[in-house]
Amino acid sequence: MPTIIDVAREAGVSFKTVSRVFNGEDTVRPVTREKVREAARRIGYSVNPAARALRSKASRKIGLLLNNPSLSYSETVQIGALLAMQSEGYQLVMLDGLTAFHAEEGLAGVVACPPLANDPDILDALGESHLPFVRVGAERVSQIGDKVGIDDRAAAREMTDYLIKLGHRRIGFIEGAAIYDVSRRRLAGFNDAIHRSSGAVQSITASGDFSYASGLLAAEDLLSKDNRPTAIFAANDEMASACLAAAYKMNLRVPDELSVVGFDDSPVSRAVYPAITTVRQGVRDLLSASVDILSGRMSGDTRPAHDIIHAHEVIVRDSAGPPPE
Amino acid sequence: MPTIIDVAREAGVSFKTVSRVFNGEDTVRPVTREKVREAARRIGYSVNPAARALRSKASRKIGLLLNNPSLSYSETVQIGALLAMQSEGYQLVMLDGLTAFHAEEGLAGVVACPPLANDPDILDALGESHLPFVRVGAERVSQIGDKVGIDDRAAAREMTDYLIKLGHRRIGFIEGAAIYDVSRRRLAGFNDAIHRSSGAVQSITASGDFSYASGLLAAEDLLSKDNRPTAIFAANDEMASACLAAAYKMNLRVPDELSVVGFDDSPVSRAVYPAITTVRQGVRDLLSASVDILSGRMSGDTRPAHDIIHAHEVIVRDSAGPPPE
DNA sequence: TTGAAAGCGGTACCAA
DNA sequence: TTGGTACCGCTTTCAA
Repeated sequence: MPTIIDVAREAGVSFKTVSRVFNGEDTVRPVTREKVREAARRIGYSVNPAARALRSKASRKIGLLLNNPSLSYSETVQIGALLAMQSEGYQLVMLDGLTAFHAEEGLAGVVACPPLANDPDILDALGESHLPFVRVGAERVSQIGDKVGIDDRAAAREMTDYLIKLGHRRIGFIEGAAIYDVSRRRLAGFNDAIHRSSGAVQSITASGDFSYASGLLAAEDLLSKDNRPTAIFAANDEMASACLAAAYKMNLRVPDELSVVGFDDSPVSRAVYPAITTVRQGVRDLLSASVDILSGRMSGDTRPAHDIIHAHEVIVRDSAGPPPE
Repeated sequence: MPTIIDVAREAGVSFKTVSRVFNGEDTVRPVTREKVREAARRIGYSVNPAARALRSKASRKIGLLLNNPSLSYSETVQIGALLAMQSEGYQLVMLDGLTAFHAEEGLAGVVACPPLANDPDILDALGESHLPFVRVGAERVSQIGDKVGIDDRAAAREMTDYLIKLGHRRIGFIEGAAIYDVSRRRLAGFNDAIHRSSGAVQSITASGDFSYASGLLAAEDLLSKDNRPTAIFAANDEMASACLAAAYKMNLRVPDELSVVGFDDSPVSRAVYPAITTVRQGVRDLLSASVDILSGRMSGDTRPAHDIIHAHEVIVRDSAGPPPE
C-alpha cells in the first residue's frame, strides 16, 4: 500500500502538499494539485482512514436523513450506507428529520433520502449549513447539492412495455403517494408506454400511497370493474403484494388469470407467493455512490453538482405472464 | 479520552503492559492483569480502534456466516452487525457457507446465524479453525463457542397466553421448518401454554417451513376445518402475513373474525394490513452483544463459554383481538 | 515477565 | 504556496 510519501516522491513535491491536496485545502496551485492527483492515480494510492481518523480533529460523521415509512426500503438504505462507510472509515448517524439534523453537531456531510430529500425545509437547512450533501432518488428541484438516483420514468416505461409485450391490452396502474417525486415519474413512465401503443393498450389508474392497505383498496377497485385489467403495475412492491392478496380473495390465479408487477425489488417481493416481477434500483450502489461523492466533496472536489443516474433492471420472477385469452 | 498511558500511570505499570493486557497476551501475570483491568475501568478507558488499526498487522475482519432465506431477517442481522462493528472499527465480511468460510483468509472471528449456526460441518470447521466465534439464536448443541439468543420457548408461551387471555379457546399453530431449532422451541412454548390450560384450550397444529407459500397452505388447511380456530399463531411473520391473505380470501375479517399473530417483528409485519401482533427478538441487540463477546475473546477473555439470553417482547398491534362470540 | 524505542500513515502548527 | 517538525494512540521489535 502506497503512502503519501510515495505519492510525494512520484509527484516531486513534499508529502505535506499531498496531504493538502487530499484534504481539499485551497492553498495548493491547480497545477500542483493535478500533478499530485495524477501521481496518486498512477501508483494506486488511497488515503488510510485509520491514520486520518487517528490524527485528525475533523469529523468523520455522516448524517443519513431517512424517515421513509417503508421499513424494507429504510433497511436497505441503511445497509448500503453502512457498507459504503465502513470501508472509508466514516461513522453513520441516523437523522429522522429537521430537529435531529439541527441537534447533531459536528457533521461532515449528509445523505438525504426521500421523502426528506425533497422537503423544502430540509433543503433550506442543508443549504444554510454549507455542508456537502447528496440527495438520493430525488428530483433536481434545487441547484444545491449532488444527486444520485435512477431513471424512474424509463424504468416504469420498460416494465409497462414488458407487460405489453406479454400481450396485455388492458393494464392497471396503482400510483404512489403524491409527496414523492418518484410517484409522478413512475406514472409518467407508465403513460409513456401506453401512449406509444397509440390506442392499442388501455390503461386504468388507481390511486395509492405506497402502503399495503392502499394497495388492497386500489386493487379491489381495479378488479371489480366490469372490464377489469389483465395486469396490474403497482408503483411499489408493498402495493403489489396487496394486489396478490386481492387476487387471492377473488380467486384469480396469479399469473394465469392476472399478472402483477411491482417496483423496488424489496424483500417483500421475494417473501410472497408467487414471487413478484419487479424493478431493481440497486439501492446499495446508490448509497455507495453517494458516499463516494461526499467523500470527494469533503476532500475538496469543487466541480459543479453531480447528477448521477444509475442503471435499473427489470427482474422477471413469477407474478406476470401472458393474459388469459 | 484516556489513553493507555493514563491507564499505565493509574495502575503503576508501563504502558506496554497495558497494551499486552488488552491484547490478551498471556505473558502478563494474573495479578498485574487484574490491576490493569481495574485501573482501566476506573478511569473509563477503552481502546482507540483507529490507532490500533493503524499500527496493528492483526486482522480486524469479522466473518458473518449468514444464508438465511428470509431476506428481512438477513438484512436486520446485517444492519445489526454493521452497526456494532463500525463503532469498534471492525470490518464485516459476508460468508454464505462453508466454502466461503474456507476461502476467506485472515479472519479474526466469526458470527454464525441460523441455520448455519447449527450446521455440524460449520461447527466442525469453526472448532478446527480455533477462531473465536459466536452463534446467534442457536441451540447449545456444542460445547465450543459462545452463544447469544432469546428464550424462544418462553416467548412463544407468552404469545399463546396472550391469545388465551383474549378469550380464544381454539388456537391454531403453524410450525416452522424442522431444520431450525427455533421451530421446535417455539412449538414447545405453544404447547406449554396449551397444556397449562388443562384442557380448556384446544390446539391444532399445521406444518410450515417459514415461507409465505407454506403459510398459505397451512392457513387454508386450518381455516377449512369444520371447527376452525379463532386464532392462528404462525411461527414467523411471513407465514402470519400469508394467514392474512388466506383470511382475506375467505372473507374473514381480521381481527374481528380471526386473530393472527406472528413472530420476529420483521418489516413485513408492519408492511401488511392489519399490522401483525408479533414477538420482537431485538436482532440488533443480539448482534451487538455478539460483537462485544468476540471483541473480548480477541483481547484475551478466556472465561468459559458465554450463553447470553436476551429479553424478548410481545408487540401488540392490530391483528389480534377477542374471538367472535 | 516487563520496559524502552521506533514507527504505522496521516494531520496540526508554525516557519519559510 | 510550500515545507518541516511534532505527534495522534497504539503495536512491534528488541533489550533488560
